[in-house]
Amino acid sequence: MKNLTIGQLARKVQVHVETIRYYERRGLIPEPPRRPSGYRQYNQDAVLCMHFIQRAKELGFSLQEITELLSLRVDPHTSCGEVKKRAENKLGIIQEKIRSLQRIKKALKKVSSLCRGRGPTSECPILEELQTPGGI
Amino acid sequence: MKNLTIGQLARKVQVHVETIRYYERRGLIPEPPRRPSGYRQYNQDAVLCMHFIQRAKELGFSLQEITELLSLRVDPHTSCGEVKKRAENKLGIIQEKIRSLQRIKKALKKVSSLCRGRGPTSECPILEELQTPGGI
DNA sequence: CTTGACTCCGTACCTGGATACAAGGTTTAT
DNA sequence: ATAAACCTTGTATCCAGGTACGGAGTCAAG
Repeated sequence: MKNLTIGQLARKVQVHVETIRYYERRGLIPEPPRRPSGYRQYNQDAVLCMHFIQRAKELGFSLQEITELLSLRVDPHTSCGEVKKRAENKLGIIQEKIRSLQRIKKALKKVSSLCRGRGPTSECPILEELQTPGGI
Repeated sequence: MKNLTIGQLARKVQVHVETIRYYERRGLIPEPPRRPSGYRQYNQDAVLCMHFIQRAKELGFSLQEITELLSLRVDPHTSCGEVKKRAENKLGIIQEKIRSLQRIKKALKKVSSLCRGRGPTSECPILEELQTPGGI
């Protein structure tokens, strides 16, 4: 496998060049070796690392959390159990988000059903409902 | 009903004073009359307006969208149908968000189930799974 | 009549996750 | 050899939705 410039890595994993440099600044990916000119040289590990970040982002982890997951991966003193714990913790958060959105959905359906969709806004039951205090 | 200072209104609707001034700057709430000293004087309409904003925020509307809903409310030329349309549109967006989170949940459950939670991180199947390209 | 709480305004700052740009150096293809 | 494409750094900007701060004026209670 040959080395990659930052632009080649960017195309390979479908992100902007600036994003890779941003991840480096944030400490998500290690500083790669440089060519004499100063150009960054990436290897296949960097590709895996970028995939890791992208997958974890898709799963709802923030860059901060991903940084922590990556440091777990590197540290030989932590165990698999810690990783699993974080995955399950995130699962709980996702489930809570789903429940919250479902409450919103229900409330939106309710306000929407109040209205026949005709008449002036001055008599719109949706708008009236929104004015009343007390939430979802 | 008596007039309220900005601080009294803030306490009544449970937001920070600065938030009210911010909403005024953003045009969500009208500029209230002032006392000779320059202090803002709010009435019950302002309370309703703040409730409206809070409810709509709970339902997933952005401040920009809330601004538009509020202007519909004031404009006598628009009809109820427009309001209903926006509510239904937002409902669709909420449903899409729920579906997306459910996909994430499924993927998280899958990676989590791969792992017994014991052993070193160097062999953690969650971390390995995250490294592989291809998404949710 | 003073003290403390409140309000005014303007501006700067915050989080997260990038994205844009400028001015210059390098590599590669023709 | 020269132009296009690429890379370097640093800094600024964006989005949303606020939050913080400073210096000055105001209000109500004791």
